[in-house]
This record gives sequence, C-alpha cells and structure tokens, in this order.
Amino acid sequence: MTALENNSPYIAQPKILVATDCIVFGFDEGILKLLVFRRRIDPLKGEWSLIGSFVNEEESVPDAARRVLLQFTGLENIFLEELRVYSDVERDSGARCISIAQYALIRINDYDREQVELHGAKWFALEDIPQLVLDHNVMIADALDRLRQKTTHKPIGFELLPEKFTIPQLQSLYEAIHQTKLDDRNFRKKLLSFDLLIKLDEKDKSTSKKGAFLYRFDYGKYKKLEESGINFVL
Amino acid sequence: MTALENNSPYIAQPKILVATDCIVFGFDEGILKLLVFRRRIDPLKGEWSLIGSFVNEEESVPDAARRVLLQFTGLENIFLEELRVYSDVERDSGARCISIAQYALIRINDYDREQVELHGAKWFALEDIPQLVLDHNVMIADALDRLRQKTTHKPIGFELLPEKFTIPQLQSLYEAIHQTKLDDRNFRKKLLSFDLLIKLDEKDKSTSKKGAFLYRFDYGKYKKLEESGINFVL
DNA sequence: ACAAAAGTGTTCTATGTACACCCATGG
DNA sequence: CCATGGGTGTACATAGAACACTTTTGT
Repeated sequence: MTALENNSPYIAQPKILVATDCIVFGFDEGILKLLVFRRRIDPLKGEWSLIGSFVNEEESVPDAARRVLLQFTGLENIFLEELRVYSDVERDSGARCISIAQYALIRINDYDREQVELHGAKWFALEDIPQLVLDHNVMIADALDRLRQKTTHKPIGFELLPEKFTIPQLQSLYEAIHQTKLDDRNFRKKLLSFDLLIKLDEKDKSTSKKGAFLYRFDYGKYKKLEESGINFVL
Repeated sequence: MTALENNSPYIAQPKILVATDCIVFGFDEGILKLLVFRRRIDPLKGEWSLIGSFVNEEESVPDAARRVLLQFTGLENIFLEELRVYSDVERDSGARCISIAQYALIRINDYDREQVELHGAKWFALEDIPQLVLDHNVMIADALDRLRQKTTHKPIGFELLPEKFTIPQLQSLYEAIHQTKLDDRNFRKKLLSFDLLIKLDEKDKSTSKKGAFLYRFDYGKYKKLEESGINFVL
C-alpha cells in the first residue's frame, strides 16, 4: 500500500501508532500456559511483556500478529482471534499507541524451542504469570475470560491439543481452562453425542497401563454442521 | 497527549489512520432500524455510510465513537460496545485506514431529530439498508450477528426500549432481532423468572384497550447478580 | 495380585416446549 | 356487546446432574 498521496482527502487526518499484542495459550501436562518475553525496546526494556509488534502500513492486523507468531514460535496456521482494542490515551508511556490484542492457541509440542529462546520468550503457567508491562496483565485476564466463554460454545479447545488426543486429555484441558473438576462420564457422553470425534485404532499409553484411545476432531463435519446452525455447548 | 518526542524509541514506527464506525441500532414500532448518513468526504462523497470519524491523538476509540454519537444524535450515555477491527490493507480506497467498528443501542424516541437531519442521517429498517461505502455492509451484518448473540446472553435489549416498557413490547423486540415468533407464555415466564423487572402501577394503553403493565429493568440488581455469576439466557 | 487410569449406564431433577382459554376495556 | 390485545397454567419431552463399578495391563 502506498503512503498518503498529496491530494488524498485524508491528508489532514491524525495518524496513530497501532500495535498488536498476542496472548499465546498453550497446554502442557495438564497446565494452561502463556508465552511471554523480555521486552527489547525502551521504555521498560527488559521487563516481561506479551509478544507483539507495531502494525505496518502494508499488512492487516491479523497479518501482523501472524508475523509475530511465526517469528517467536516458528509456527504458521495457528488459531488466532481478535480479543479487543486497547486504546486508552495514557496506556503506553512511550507514546500514544493503540493496541489490538489477539489471542492464539497453539499445540505446545509443535513450537520451535530455538526460536522461542532466541527471542527471550518463556512459557509460564497461568498462576505464575509475572507482572507485565503496560496493560498486558489486563489483556491476559480478558483473554482468559474470552477463552472460557468461547470454549463452551465453540470446539476450539482442540487447537491446544495434538491432532491425536484422548478424551481424558481433552477433559483435563477443559478442567484447566475452567478451573473445575468435571464428571468423566457426563463429559464423555456429551462430547461424543456431537459425533464430531473420529476414534482411531491407536491408544496412548503414556498416562496409564490400560491406555486411552486416540481421537481426531472432524473439522470437515463440524464446518458443515456450523453452517446449518449447530449449537455446540460443553 | 503529546506527539512523539524526538527521542522516543517509537519514532521510527509506522503510524496509521485509525477510524471508528458506529452501527447504531434503534427499535421503532416493531421494526429494527439502523442510522446511516450521506458521507461528506471524498472518495465516495454523497454515498450512504455508517456514521464515524477518525480517531484523534487525544482520545480513546470509545471516546471517538461517543463524540460521533453525540454529534449525530445529541445523545450521551448510550450503550456502546466494540464489534471488531477491520484492517484489510485495501479496505479503503482513500488511504490505508484501519476502522474499529462499534455498535450502539439507542432509545429511538430520545434522539435529537434536528441533529440527525442536520447531518444528513436517516433511519432505515434493517431490510431496507442500501448499499453502503467500503465494507460497511459487512460491518452491519457482523453487528447483527453480535446483537443476536449478545441479546440471548445479556439483558441489553432494554437499551433499545424506553425506560418504562411492556412485556409485549420487549417480546416484539426480541422477535425483530431474532426474526422469529416467540410463544408469549413461555417468553413471559422465562423473563419474569429472573426477577429483574420491576412492575409499575402504570399501564401503557397505546396498543390495546386493556392496556399492558409497564416495567423497569432493575440495573442495580442485575449488576449484583452479574458479579456473582448469573447465567441469563433468553 | 494390585495399583492406576479408562471406560460404561441408570435414575432423578430441572428446564424448555407446546398448547388454549379467560380478562379487561374502548369503541 | 364485541373485537383486540393482555395475561395466565399444565402436561409432556428433553437435557443435565449425580452417582459406582468393571476393565485392562504394567510392574
């Protein structure tokens, strides 16, 4: 995209710094985690911060976020959704800057450990999140609310698990997100009633001697159901 | 807020035009309406458009929206919530410009008719919305989805009605929003079960000889219930 | 043989849904 | 006195919640 032409009718309008900050969720060994890093610019250089970037002239906001996520994790095609805009005039002591927060769900085993370390990033369990710069802790709280809201109405939890997962794994994810203990029988019954999971022949024996069957989420089937107005509630 | 200082670490960063567009809902005589106006700047001057403005350096995004709403309707303290960011690089042919869309719910009898006319604004029934500039028709579709979603989970419908309203009025609002016919008995039963409406001694006789009792929404009670985690579903 | 997690069914309760009649009043 | 919209109650169906035992297998 070009800069403003001299004859643009918008020429007199105030331009503003626009950033995007990513709340990156991961799920590891029953614990919900977030990716944060040491900020590399002043002010507040060296403090913990969400990963983010300024939005460039020639990219959309989601594109900017995807660029950041690729840089920090080496991952593409990950679940990403807008959270909300943070635009208080005083929110950033460096300059007037609007941030569009977005949350991402990643399969925590897939990320590129080198990339993460290279950028000074680190995974924290939800309860161990340190004090972050600016309004980033608020963003996290808001993202968590949204994640809780969203996972009960849309089947996005799968984005945090490997492609092949077991039902107890999925349950433990929901328990971690919602900080509750769920009834195994009811959880399984409800979940399978949607008929959106494909049972595989393999078992995961890493957590028990008996082993738990692995499943895959049927994205194709879900897409169709969604179009015809499914009401998924967990 | 000051402009960037020369020594600001952000000085080299790209600044962008940021606008906000408001999807303004009103409810009149059983019909859901939207406020649009004739755009007054090139390009596309004279075309129908959502009301909106560029965001200034010294105001937050909601502040900008409130400024616009006050200008166009003479109203303050109206329900306003962020919809989402529209940031496609090519979305505005005038210049690269990000828009943060917000939807507002107004009591349609309260607005200042002079202000509205003065600004070339006009109410359209939902089904009569003309072609609007840029991506504004998409914004409306998204806002409508959100309104449908939101009204089933939060008691915000009241924002579209006078402070004193009847239950049949409220029902007709829900029917207009969701484009369905609801059962009167079940609607009333469910609604009153929340115990959030205060029945007044007055009746509204404008729509029937018998007259329907007027109610007020108990905002105070709702606030308390919300904090303790109510689940309002209509 | 036993510990440890996976897997399975039934009963009870609550909530939603369908449905039809009387009420009050102004004209 | 009647037409019009306001207001009420009950029976049925469906979905959610509570709850305990058997299965598998590695050690």
